[in-house]
Amino acid sequence: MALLSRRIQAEVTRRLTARGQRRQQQLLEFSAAMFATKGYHPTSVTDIVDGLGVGKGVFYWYFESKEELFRQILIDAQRDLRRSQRQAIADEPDPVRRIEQGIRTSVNWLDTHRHLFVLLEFARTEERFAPLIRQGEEQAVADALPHVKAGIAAGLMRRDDPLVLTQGILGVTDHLARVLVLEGNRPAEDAAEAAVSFCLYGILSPSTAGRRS
Amino acid sequence: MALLSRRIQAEVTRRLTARGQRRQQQLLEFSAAMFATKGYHPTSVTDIVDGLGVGKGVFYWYFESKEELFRQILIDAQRDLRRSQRQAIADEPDPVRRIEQGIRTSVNWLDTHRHLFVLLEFARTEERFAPLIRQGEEQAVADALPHVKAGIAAGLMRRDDPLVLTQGILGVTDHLARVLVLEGNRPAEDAAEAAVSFCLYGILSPSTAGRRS
Amino acid sequence: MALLSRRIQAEVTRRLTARGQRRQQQLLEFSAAMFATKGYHPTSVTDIVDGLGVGKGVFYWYFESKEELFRQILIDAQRDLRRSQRQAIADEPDPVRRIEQGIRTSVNWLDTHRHLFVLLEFARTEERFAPLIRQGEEQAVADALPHVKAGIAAGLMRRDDPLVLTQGILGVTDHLARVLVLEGNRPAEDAAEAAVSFCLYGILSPSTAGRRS
Amino acid sequence: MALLSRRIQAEVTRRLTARGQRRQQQLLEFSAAMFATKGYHPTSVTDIVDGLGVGKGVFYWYFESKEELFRQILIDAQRDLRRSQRQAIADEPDPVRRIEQGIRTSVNWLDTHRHLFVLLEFARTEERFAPLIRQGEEQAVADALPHVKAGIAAGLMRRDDPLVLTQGILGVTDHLARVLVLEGNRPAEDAAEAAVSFCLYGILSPSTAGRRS
DNA sequence: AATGAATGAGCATTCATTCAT
DNA sequence: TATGAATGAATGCTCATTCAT
Repeated sequence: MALLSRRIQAEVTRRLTARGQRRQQQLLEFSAAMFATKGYHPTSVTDIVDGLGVGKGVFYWYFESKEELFRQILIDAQRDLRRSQRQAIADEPDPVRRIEQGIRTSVNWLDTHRHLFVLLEFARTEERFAPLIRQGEEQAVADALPHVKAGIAAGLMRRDDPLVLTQGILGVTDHLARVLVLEGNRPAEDAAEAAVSFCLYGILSPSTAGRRS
Repeated sequence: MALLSRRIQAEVTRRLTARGQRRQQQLLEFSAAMFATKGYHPTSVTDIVDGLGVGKGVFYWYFESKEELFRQILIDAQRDLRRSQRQAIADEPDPVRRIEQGIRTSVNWLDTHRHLFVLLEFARTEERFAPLIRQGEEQAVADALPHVKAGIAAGLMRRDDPLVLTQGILGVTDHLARVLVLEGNRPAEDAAEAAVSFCLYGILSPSTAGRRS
Repeated sequence: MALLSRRIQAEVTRRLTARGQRRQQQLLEFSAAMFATKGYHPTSVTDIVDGLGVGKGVFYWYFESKEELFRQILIDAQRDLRRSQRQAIADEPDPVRRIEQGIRTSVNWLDTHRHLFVLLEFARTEERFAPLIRQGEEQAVADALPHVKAGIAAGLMRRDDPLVLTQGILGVTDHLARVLVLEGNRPAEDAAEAAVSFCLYGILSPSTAGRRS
Repeated sequence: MALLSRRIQAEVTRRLTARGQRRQQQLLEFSAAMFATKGYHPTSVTDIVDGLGVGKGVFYWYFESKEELFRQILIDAQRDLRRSQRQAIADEPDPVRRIEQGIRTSVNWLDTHRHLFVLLEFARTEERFAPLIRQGEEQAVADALPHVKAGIAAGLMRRDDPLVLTQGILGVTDHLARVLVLEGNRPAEDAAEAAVSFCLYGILSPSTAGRRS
C-alpha cells in the first residue's frame, strides 16, 4: 500500500492511454530482462531502445531516468512477490503450514521470475538501491514473523529468537532456490520441498537432535 | 638468454620488487574497499588512484585492467576464506562439530571482511564474474560435502540428499551473517550460534519434529 | 514490421536526414583536411570536433571510429579519382591519346585534391589501411592496362610487358604531380605535359633512342 | 657531410664504448623494423624496449626521444643510399650509363632495405619529418641532375627541362621498385631493367615516337 | 508520442618521458 | 649503464540526457 502510493509523486507520472500503458510495461519488461542478462550498468539506454526498435524519446517519455526505471522494476517485483505470498497463505490456519506455503510460494515465484532474482541481488550491492531492497526484506520479515511467533506460542516451534528463525527460513529458501532451480535446473517443487525439510528439521537425525538440544 | 627469457611471462605478470608488492597489495585493498562502498561500476580508476594519491600509470603498471583487478580481489577473497575454513576444521574428528566449526568460521570471516561480502554478491550478478563465483561456491560445497556424508553415514544426520543439506547450511550461514552481523550489528558469535542452531535443528520444537518427520 | 526492419542495418550505417548527410560530409571534409595537415595519428577526434565546434558525440553518431572515418575518406577519394578518369577517357578512340588524357586527368585531380594525395600516401604505410590502397591501385592498373595493350596491338607502343609500362606511367604521373605541382607550385597543365612527354618518349634523344633500342 | 656534422650537437651525443655503439645500432635497427611493420605511431617505446628485452632507461640513454630516433633512422637511410649511388657511378664516363647505373643501384638498395622504404614514405606525410625527406630528395636530384645535363649537352638526351627528366627517372624507379619488387616479389634485376627501359625509351614504339616527337 | 541529432562530462586505457636506485 | 616504478596529459570512445522538429 505504502509502496504504491509513493509512486504517484514522481515527475514522470502521466495519465497514460491504454497504448501508453502497454509501452511502459514493454519497457519495464524488456529492460528487466536486459539488466538481468548483461547487468544494470553494462546495459545502456541505447541498448534498450534499440532492442525495442524505438527512439530515445520513448524511454524518457515514460521514465525520468534509467535509475528511476530500475527502481520501478524493483518495486514492482517486490510487490508482486508479496502479493503471491499473501494469496498463498490466506486461508491456512496452521502456522507451520503457513510457513511451508510461504516457502513454496517463494521458490515458485523465483522460478517463474528468474531474471528478477539477479536484479534484486544486484540492487543490494549498490548504495542507491540497497535501501529499497532492505525495505522489501524488512517487509518480508514483518510478514512472516507473526506466523513464527504464533508457532512458538502454540508450542509448535522452537522457543528461539523468532526473528532469527524467520531470517533463517528466508536464507535457506533464497539460496536453495538459486542453487537448485536457477543454477541446477531442478524442478521448483523439489527445491521447495528441500527447503521446507531443511527449515523444519535442520540437518540432524531425530535421535541425535533429541539427545543434543 | 636473459634477454629472451624475460619476455616469456604474460602481460602484466611482473616480477615485483618488495616495494612493488606493497604497492600492488595497497591497490588491491583500497580498490576492494572502494568497490564495496560505491559499487564496482560507479568506482572509476581515477577514483582509486586519486584516493591513493598516485598517478594513473601506477594502476596499469600493476593490473592489466580494472576488470582484472576485480577478478584478483575475488580470487584472493575466496582463497582466504577457504584457507580459514581448512584451518578451523583440521583437527576436529566429529562431523557435526566440523560443520559447526565451518559455520562459525564463515560468520567470523564475513564479519572481519565485511566489505568483501558485498563484492562477492555483486560479482554473481554479472556474466563476466559469475563463473568465478560459481567456481568458488562449488569448491565450498565440495569442501563441506564429505563432512555431511560422514555425518549421515554415522547416523548423526538426516538421511537426506547431502548436497541439499550442504547448500542449506551455506544459505543459512550467509544470510544470517549478512542480516544479523552486517546489517543488524549483532556480535558475530551470536550470529554464528544462531546459524548453528538453525542448521542443526530447524525451526520445529523437538516434540513437533518427532511427530512429523 | 517497422520495428523489426529498422534494426537490420549494421552499426553506424544510418538512414540520414538531409541535415545528417550534410553533417557527415562536413565531418569527412574537415577531417580529411586536418589529417592531411597534421597527419592521421597526431589529429585527435577532439581536434576535429573542436575545430567544427560540435560535441564529441556528433563524431560517433556518424562514424563508428576514427579509423572507419579514415577508411571512408580513402574510399571516397579513390572512387572520385576513378570516376574522373572514366569520364575523361570516354570518347577518345586513340589508345595513346587515352593514356595522355588519363595522365592529364590524374595530375589535375591531384592538383585539385592536394590534401588527399598525402593521405593516400600515408595510408600505404600502415598495415591497416594498405590493403585498401593496394586494391585501389590494382583497380587503376586494371583500368589503364587495356589501353596499353591496345596500343601495343596497334603497333603504337613498345612491345614490352604492358603491366610494366602501365606502372611506369602511374609512377611518373604521381611523382611529377607531387614534385612539380604540390611541392614546386608549377601549373598542373605544365606538369601534365611533362609527364606525358616523359611517358611517351623517355629521356633519350630520338637519334640516340633509334641507335640503342 | 653537412648531414653528418649536424648530428654532433644533439643533446644525447655521448662518447660511446664499443658495447654502447652496438646497443645503439641494435636499437636503430630494431626500431626501424618495428616502425616499418606496425607504423611509427602505433609502435610505442615500450614495444621497442620490450621487444629487445631491455629496460626503458636504455632507450633514453641512447636517444633523446622517439622522434629523434626516427630522425636518425631517416638520416642514416638516406646517407646510405647516397653512398651506394656514388660508388656505383664513380668510374662510368657515359652519362646515359651513369643514369642507368643509378637506377639499378636504387632498385637494389630498395630491395635490400625494404623496410626503410616504407619509413621514408611515411616520413613524407608528416610535417615534422617531411623537411628531412624533401632535403634528401633535393640532394638526390642535385646528384643526378649534372648527368642529365651532360647527356643533353652531348646530344644523347632530349632537349627538355633536365629537372623534369630527373624527377621522372626518380618517379619511375621508386614506383617500379615498390610495385614489382616489394609488392610483386619480382627479382630486383628485372625491375631495374624495366625501369631503365621505361626511362630511356618511354612507352611509344620507335616508329610512332619518330613520327610524333 | 516519437524521432534523429546533439551534448559533453566522464571513462578506461595508453604512452612518451622522468625518477630513484 | 641499466632497471623497475611512477607520472599525468592525452586519447578514443561511451552514454545518460536533452533538444528541435
